[in-house]
Amino acid sequence: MSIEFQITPGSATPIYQQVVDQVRLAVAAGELKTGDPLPSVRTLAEQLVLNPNTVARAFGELVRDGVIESRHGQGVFVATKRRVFADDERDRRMSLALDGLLSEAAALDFSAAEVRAAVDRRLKEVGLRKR
Amino acid sequence: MSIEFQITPGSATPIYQQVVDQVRLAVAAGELKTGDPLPSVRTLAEQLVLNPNTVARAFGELVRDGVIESRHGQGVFVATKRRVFADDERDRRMSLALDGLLSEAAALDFSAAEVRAAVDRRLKEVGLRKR
Amino acid sequence: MSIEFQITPGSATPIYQQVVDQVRLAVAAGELKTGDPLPSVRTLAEQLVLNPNTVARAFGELVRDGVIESRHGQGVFVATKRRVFADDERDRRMSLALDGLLSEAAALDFSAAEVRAAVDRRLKEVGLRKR
Amino acid sequence: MSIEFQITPGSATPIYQQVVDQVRLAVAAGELKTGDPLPSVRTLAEQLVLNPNTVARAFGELVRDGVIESRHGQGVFVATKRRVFADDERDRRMSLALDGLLSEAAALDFSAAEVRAAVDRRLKEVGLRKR
DNA sequence: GTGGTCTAGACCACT
DNA sequence: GTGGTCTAGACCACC
Repeated sequence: MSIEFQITPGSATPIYQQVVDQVRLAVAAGELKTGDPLPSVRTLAEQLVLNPNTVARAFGELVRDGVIESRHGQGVFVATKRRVFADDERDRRMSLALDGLLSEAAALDFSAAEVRAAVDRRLKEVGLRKR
Repeated sequence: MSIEFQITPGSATPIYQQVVDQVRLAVAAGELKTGDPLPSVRTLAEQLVLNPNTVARAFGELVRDGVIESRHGQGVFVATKRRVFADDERDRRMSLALDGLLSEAAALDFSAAEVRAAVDRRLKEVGLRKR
Repeated sequence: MSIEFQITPGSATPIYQQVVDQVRLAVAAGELKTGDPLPSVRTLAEQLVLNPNTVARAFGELVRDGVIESRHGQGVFVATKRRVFADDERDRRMSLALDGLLSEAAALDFSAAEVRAAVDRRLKEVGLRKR
Repeated sequence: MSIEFQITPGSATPIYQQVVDQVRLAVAAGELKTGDPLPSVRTLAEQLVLNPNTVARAFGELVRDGVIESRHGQGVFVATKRRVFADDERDRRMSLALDGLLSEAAALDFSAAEVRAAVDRRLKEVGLRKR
């Protein structure tokens, strides 16, 4: 299946990061499977009205994180899933991401219950790994 | 009405953050109403024996968040809009932040249960608003 | 101590990668220690006659790999060393890098003995971790 | 002499690259000598159960690099060897490639001994030119 | 056509 | 001043 991108310019989350996030979520949700092609850098840039460099940067980070593979002159494809980071680093990164979310939640005046509810709802939608 | 600041130097929360919090709380509690003037950066700095930069930083953050307005040549005032973000804007921003966390979690191969547990643990540590 | 960069433009190794390599080697060799500042993006760009974006990209990759930390508005500093990757990923990356070297060596018609000698010589110069 | 291909599908290294590498290494190791014939694109594709395009792509790259020659109506042969690069150019390129490996090794927290061992092991696997 | 690199120059936010 | 992001447009290599 393909993937529908939704970009919010001028947000606190940089555009390239929004692209990264949406690809990672689509892969996690099974909307994109190993070997599936992604739109080309230029196509996606045109579609989202972005500079190709911005899309290329997003794809570059995904490649470096082992989420996708790029075959020169051919295109970009979803890679086979692997565990990339050591346990310590994994915890550290999760903590950073978590603090980022909670900081934003506090700024938006979310209560703890609202945060839990939002996380639950979105988790059901994207359907991460079961165990 | 005016506002009484209570600053605790050497605390874990940075001083500028204490100022931000107290202004935000005073506005939320109705102690400061729309259009009320705040002390100028210089006078507040003198009053609290703080570096003017510290106060300026606090005010800057409040301006960025739409809590206060600075009117050129006049001073600083509580902003006209109370709820800074309309509900949809609030949801949109939370949604973006949430996807950032979940995409990181997916990349780190966290299960849904692990994410929930991590969120719960951190929520208990940081407190957040009760409801 | 500071660090002397040497850039070879028009090489097969991209310029930003050369910067990345030299920082990582300098850190490994102890020429750069935890907390040491690196030159600013703009300074280094001017010094090496590169576009600031190219330097920023190199620094960005080093940040993502946990080699350096950037403090907004303050500068870039050598991070505390940590083991970032899981064992599998560590082996995989080493294999890739190794095959890259040997492929280049084969293309340059190096014998096995020449490769070993070159590796030994350079290892002594940079002085990796002892054990 | 002929050559036995060993293809690992689903690996991080693309299949065509595996073919390229193995031909290059076989030539470097002397298993394939100047003038030796290679299997045709069609027969090799059948033998390895690959798409002919994949093999053609690999051969194309090898032709461009001057490792093999395709003689119209006859087949594909190991090219007559030539030293492509002057000695200093050779050293300069090798030095850059070497630094790439060692910087990656440093980032992965490999010790000098581990690097030597890894190089040795891989050198034995691939052979390379004897002297 | 594809991805990858680099330059130039702009704007933002933090110190 | 600092780093970070984005756009625009160029050039290269591979297919």
